[in-house]
Amino acid sequence: MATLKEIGAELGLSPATVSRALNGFPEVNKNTVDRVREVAERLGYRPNRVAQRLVTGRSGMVGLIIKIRADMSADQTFFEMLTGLTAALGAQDTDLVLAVDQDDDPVLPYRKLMERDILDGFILNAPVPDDPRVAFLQEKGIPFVMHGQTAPDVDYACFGIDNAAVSADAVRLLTSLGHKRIALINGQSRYAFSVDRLRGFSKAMEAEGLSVPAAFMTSDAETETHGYTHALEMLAGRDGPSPTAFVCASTLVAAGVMRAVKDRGLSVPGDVSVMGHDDALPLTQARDLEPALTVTRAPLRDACQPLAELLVAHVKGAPAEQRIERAELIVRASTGPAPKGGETPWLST
Amino acid sequence: MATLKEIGAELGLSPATVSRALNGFPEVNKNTVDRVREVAERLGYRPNRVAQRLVTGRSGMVGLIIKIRADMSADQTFFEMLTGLTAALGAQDTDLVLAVDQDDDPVLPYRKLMERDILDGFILNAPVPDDPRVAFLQEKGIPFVMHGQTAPDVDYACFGIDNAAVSADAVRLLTSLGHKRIALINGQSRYAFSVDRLRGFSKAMEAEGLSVPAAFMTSDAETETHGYTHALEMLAGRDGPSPTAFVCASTLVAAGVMRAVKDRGLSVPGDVSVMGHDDALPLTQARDLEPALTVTRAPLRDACQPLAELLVAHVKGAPAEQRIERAELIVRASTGPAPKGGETPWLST
DNA sequence: TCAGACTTTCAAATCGTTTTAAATTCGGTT
DNA sequence: AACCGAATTTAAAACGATTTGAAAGTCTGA
Repeated sequence: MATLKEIGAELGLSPATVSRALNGFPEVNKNTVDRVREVAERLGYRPNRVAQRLVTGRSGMVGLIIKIRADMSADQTFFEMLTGLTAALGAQDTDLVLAVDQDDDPVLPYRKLMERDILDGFILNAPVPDDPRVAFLQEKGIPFVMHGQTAPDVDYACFGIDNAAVSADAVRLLTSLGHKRIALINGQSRYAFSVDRLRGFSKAMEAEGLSVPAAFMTSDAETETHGYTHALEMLAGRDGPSPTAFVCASTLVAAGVMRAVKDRGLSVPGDVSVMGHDDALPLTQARDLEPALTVTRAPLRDACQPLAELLVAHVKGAPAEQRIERAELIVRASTGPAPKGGETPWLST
Repeated sequence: MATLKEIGAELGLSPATVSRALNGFPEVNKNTVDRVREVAERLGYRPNRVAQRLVTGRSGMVGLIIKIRADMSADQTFFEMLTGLTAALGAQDTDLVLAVDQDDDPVLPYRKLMERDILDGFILNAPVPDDPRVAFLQEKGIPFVMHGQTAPDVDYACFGIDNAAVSADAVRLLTSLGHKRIALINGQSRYAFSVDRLRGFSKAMEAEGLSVPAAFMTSDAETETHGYTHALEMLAGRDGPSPTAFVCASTLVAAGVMRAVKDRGLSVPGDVSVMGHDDALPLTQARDLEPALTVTRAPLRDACQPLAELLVAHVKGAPAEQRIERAELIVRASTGPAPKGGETPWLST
């Protein structure tokens, strides 16, 4: 493996100049730069990352700790993020080190990995309100970037979508179609994104002068089955007039809801409108549902690049930056005007 | 972060002596070792791995490339291996770098990762016959360890179980119980382990003077559904007399088979015996099936430690070692004597 | 007492890069 | 001819560990 010294020897230059030439420093003679480039190319030079890391004090590795849940429902999500993150980090000359969280203490794996003293920072996901990991890492001064955020305003690096806006957008679309009774089938309530979605939903409904009984707002793991079960229950009419529209946590949940609607002998969107949020997972395409699903869309994959950039920049000393984007609203065939008889709102409780 | 120099300064020793003392070199005064240890402890010394790596020329990182399949059926397996490997490698001061294979070319991700010049070696899994990855890595002289093996005799480092023996053991148990018509519901035929299991199965049956029509030996992804579907078909009697026993690729497949047996109005093990191979995945416990499943057992988790050891040793210069172990045979409630009418073997084709 | 052997410690080199501070070259002025 | 400043380049230090070769110091036995 060629080194700076060898390239220098070949040209009668010092390693220092070669280093500068290759790193694009302005004070190097243009002619020299070309010659150095040529020789480096010919010798197949690759900088020794270990040596670079020794001198810069950074390790070039960031950690991702995955929590293995009993339900394993997060698999698709996990693989999608893993794929995107390794690619995006690789472009920044950074490697992803994985560890598995098998403990009860959410902070322990982070502590363990830091003790091994090889990581520059972490990528966190699935934030919960008052996330203990944030407190721990901030206290220790360890850089990290969060996918999502624990609260509307935070002071750490994060990237995500505006989850309150996600459900607010959905509500506005549905109310503009005349819907008054809109149900929410949300994700697990322990996660911050669910809290945000619920908040956005409630506020938007309130702004429209509408209210939603508790029975029509549920929280559960984002599976097809849960979508089906909850929707079936809500459409039974036991808790009051049935919803004419559903806002769902994910495409998968929406699929379950649509199945329930059909099993009740109703049609989408004739009798009931259904919306989902689309993370654009390759195996669960919103447009492939029948009818094609109207969604707020924010591909999970799109988050990987910004997450990698934000973290690497932060590790290199840049201030923690928050980037919250707005999910796209894509109207397809699963939403339509409220049906006859859908004009009656639920009574405010 | 404390360094060797700082510890040395504290004690009036040179970094060299401190290094030796901490690394247990014999030529250091016992008294000195104790004092060094004490100070190192007090200052919370951790060796700078990057510096270590620079001087030893090794990076201390090995790669695992995961292939994302459309069926995603390997999830549980993947998480189990990931958990075990990170732990086992961590004990050897080695980190696991993950990459995702999204390409058609099975070799490309290995080449890419080597070009980044940060890895000491690889852990490979899911070997196929004449695995192109093996050819590539051997040609480049890159150390690796294979979980399993591409053929009965290989010259690269590997750890796994004797898969031919797995089905041979199953066959011998079942024939000793009087079974003559034994079906095989195997894993996907493209994998070497399936090839080995089939070979062991065929040989053992042959040794007993029994033959199996092709219709009673299937290969498919290891899911509950596939087990169910294939068993249901085999029990329909369209292809000749039904099997009285099933040898299944996994616990999950066996669960499907048992469901099919029951749906056919038969009982396990009264009418039909069922065996599986148990990787001891936490969510799919063979003993929790009803009836408890007789299995050959080789916990996936147990492979992680040897794999880590073999690879790290190999990276450090040890010769490639092959370790093939025998799976344990655990007889539970799903196997019993062949039923009346089970004495007739299939006709040799 | 002193050579020789053994034990223990140290200075310095090394790994390959980045970076600081200093040196060199060169053309242009005065 | 001497000097200045800009443009390039270099020497050397630094990062923190390991390792080589040598140098102390200690002990043994004659």
